[in-house]
Amino acid sequence: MAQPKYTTHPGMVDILPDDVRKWQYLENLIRTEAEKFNFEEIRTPIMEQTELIVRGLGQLTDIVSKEIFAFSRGEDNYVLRPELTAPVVRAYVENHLDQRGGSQKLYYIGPMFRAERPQKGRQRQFHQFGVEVLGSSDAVADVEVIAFMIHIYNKIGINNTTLKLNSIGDPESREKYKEALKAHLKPNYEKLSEISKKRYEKNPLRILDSKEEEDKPFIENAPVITDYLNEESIKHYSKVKEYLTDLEIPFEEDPYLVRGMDYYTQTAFELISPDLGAQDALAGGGRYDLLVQEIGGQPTPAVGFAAGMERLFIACEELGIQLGSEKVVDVYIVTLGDAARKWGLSQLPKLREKGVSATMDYMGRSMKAQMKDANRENAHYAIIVGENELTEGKFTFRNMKESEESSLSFEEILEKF
RNA sequence: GAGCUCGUAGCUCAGUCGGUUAGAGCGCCAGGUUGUGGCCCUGGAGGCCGUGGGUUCAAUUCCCAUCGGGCUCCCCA
Repeated sequence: MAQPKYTTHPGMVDILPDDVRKWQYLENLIRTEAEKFNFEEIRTPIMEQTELIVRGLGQLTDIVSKEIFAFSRGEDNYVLRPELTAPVVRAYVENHLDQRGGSQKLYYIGPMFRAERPQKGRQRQFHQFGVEVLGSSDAVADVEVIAFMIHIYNKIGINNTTLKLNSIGDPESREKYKEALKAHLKPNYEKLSEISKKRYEKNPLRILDSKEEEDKPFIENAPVITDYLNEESIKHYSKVKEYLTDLEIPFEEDPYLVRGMDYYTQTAFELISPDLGAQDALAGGGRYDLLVQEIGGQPTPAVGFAAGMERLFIACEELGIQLGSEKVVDVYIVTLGDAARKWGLSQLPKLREKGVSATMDYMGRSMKAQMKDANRENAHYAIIVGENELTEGKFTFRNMKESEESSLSFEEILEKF
């Protein structure tokens, strides 16, 4: 097929009406369930200052170093948001949300942008929902965040997921661990993959994430961070595990789970699905106790997660889960002739006033074509109006599904709803 | 940044060992039913066979390049 003159950018897709219904279903579900947890929605701009993202996520992260869409205009630097934790924290600080008292429980839904090579479960514009709890260092917050995340998937019927859990401790613990890890790898430095060699100095923790065959033997018997946690961190981590167990939320400890952003501290987690293929992370998150301060606010502990909506839909497809319902319309007015069209046009508002969805033919087509259209639109009822009906004031009211019709005045038809 | 793979109608896909007007199913439009949809029957519209170049008497078919899609590595949602 010939390529159209104008297309979306790679990795950016149109969401067409048939698909939008499932998006709306998911969005409604998220909002409804978030309200049950007493989370409040926050909406921030699509673009942020580049510096916020660079400082917030970390200069050396993959996202910042190669995946951000950034441009400048005059003096200002703009970046399309690649995630929402840093922007939400920015909004928290900028708008003094701490002054509302207590911990802030926020949720969001919206598009994110990363300049990656598109593939299954990975787009350049994609959508996330997530929550951020700011102001609490208590493990209760970690666990509520995780519980909400799992809750959404369970509501939808995606149950075959694995919650991976780890603690990467506070900076002090992590420094100690980094040194131990480097000491462990040093004798075999030359045997490491090229990527891992690069990470060795900059961010040795990421070597643990490596999928290169040659790295595996050294990763397998590497020291684990949980052995280097200080007392504070150990205490927090065990509380998280204790509460998860209380809630009967199963988890799998993965001492090598390292998340992509620099801002994480303590708890780190990912929700993995076997239905996704290469990109198997449905959602991920953790604690980020230093980010608020890093961005210029008062020291404020926080925890949150982000979930990929497209990936959720992929999992649904694999599992045969249908989200949202068929498109329908209550009434289709079939008109014959100009007078009937004029009449139909003026009755539509009366139906809609009653909360009845209603439409009519816009193309001046034959009755047969209009009936066909009504069928295609899944109209529950057709009101058929021609010259006879207009003079008598009685209209043919047809139940499309039952194929039954009666002759009624328009007032009588309105009574039916 | 690298690798693999695929580009024929709106969609899913046949086909041409190089040779007159390129096919099917679904969808769309119309007729059969001059005021009744879904089922059925009939007909119609809709393709520079992704684009450019090469080889050839002749290319949608073979070769090269390019563009686009999909998948994969890295990493993440």
